[in-house]
Amino acid sequence: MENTPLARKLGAFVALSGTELAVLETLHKRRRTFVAGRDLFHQGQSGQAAYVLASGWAVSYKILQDGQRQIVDFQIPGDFLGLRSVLLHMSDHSIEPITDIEVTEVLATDLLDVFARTPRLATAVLWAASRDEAMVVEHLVNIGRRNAAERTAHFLLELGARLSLVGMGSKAGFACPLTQYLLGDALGLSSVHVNRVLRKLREKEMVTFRNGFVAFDSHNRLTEFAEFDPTYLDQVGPLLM
Amino acid sequence: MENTPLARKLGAFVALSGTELAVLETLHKRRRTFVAGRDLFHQGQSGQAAYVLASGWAVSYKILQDGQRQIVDFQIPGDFLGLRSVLLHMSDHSIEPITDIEVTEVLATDLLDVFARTPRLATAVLWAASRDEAMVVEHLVNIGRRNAAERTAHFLLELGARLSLVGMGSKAGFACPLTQYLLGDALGLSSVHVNRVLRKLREKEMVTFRNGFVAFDSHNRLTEFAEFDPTYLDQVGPLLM
DNA sequence: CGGAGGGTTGATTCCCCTCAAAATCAGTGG
DNA sequence: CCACTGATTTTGAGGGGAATCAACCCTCCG
Repeated sequence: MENTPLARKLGAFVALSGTELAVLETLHKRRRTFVAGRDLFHQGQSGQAAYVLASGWAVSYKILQDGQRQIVDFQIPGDFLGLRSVLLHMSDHSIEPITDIEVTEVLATDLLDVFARTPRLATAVLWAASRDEAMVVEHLVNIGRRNAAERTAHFLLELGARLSLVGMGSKAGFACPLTQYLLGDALGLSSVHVNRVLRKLREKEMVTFRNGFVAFDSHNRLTEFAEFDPTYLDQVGPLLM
Repeated sequence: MENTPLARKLGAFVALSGTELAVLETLHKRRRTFVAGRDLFHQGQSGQAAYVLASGWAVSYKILQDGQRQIVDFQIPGDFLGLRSVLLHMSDHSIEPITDIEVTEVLATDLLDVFARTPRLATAVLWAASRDEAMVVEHLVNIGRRNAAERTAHFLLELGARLSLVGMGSKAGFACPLTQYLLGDALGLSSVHVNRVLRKLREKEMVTFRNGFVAFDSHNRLTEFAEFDPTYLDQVGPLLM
């Protein structure tokens, strides 16, 4: 099972045959690295290539005219970067590496070629995109209807669950390169308020966010507090045989 | 060009051949109607069929344990209902008709069959899904980073633009069956506050929401006020020839 | 050692929520 | 035709959650 990141990603949705794996191999010609802080691409730009994150963290966001930023999601290893931009031929958001990252590049033209020749892969990508959308929807609910503390708790639990799926976290906690500024822009809060909320959650002994590490002091109580239901993240085995 | 709703929808993304159109014909066996207020399906349910809305309005939403509701989006003629639920074999949201609606049914198994035999249609559906996701992302930005007035203005402009694309609105306005409760649940506001905001926007002579009709008193000033940029909605002709 | 980025805390302000009560309207049935 | 009901809209009063503004701290690093 020592495969490319893309094969691992899509293998979660579709049981891939040998030939399909071979086709996937041809897809990502290049492995690239990007340094933290410099945009991979910027909103308004036309997207020529998508990437699959192999290591490191990235963030996708939109900037308003007055300079405010809303973070749509953070990307962790195994996630697509800029898939929507490639499909719509235009990027409606920006992506920036939070840490130095390694990615494999997937060219738009190659992707469409592969869809035409290997329909099951198109289905797999459609599933991956649907799962991404389910996450954005949950973020919408989170920001629209939960208060700052529940919102923050829910966010940390989601991140922990996602990281656990790729072996980078557990119910005990996970290493986390995010700043409180980034948290604020993701949760629709000011960084000052994020700080206060984190203190409250720490004092209640539910979760501790310090020194680049998130520790779930009581995963159970936190889950209950945030009404966190990870169903929308679950992907139990291939859906298409 | 007198086609089924689904063919019109996907034709916006891919130039469809005669055979592809024929395949699409076989997809929706049944035309169904639903009455206002009764859920099409409910979150947690496993999705067996998706629908394409032929007439009327619907709303997709999630309910929290304490009864609060967050509306994800409203669906107008031409939109998919429950596409994500079918693909992920599980509905993470509910859908309710706002008015009496007519839909065409698309069975999950048929859809996957068609993907296997007609890859270009899979690509078209992927595009449609990506466009839906772009809208949810914009809603996230709207709720996360705009105040109540800008948020409401942005929402009405988006709705107007979408309705214009299907011939149900213009820069002058559109017929709108939404209540202020629905607006509140979509915008993450209380219905009381929505009412106050609408009054302000009316007094500023930017937009008037009354008696089931939205009138853009000054589409230009409202667009500037809300920083509305419809790029994420645009779909100028087929992307794949 | 100076500067930048990030974290922490306090004081004040304000946007929006909650609670409450009328007013309006559509539909229903006597 | 009118009384009755329920849904929706409108307006007021008061309170609270989060933003803003402003310090000060720490650590890291060139």
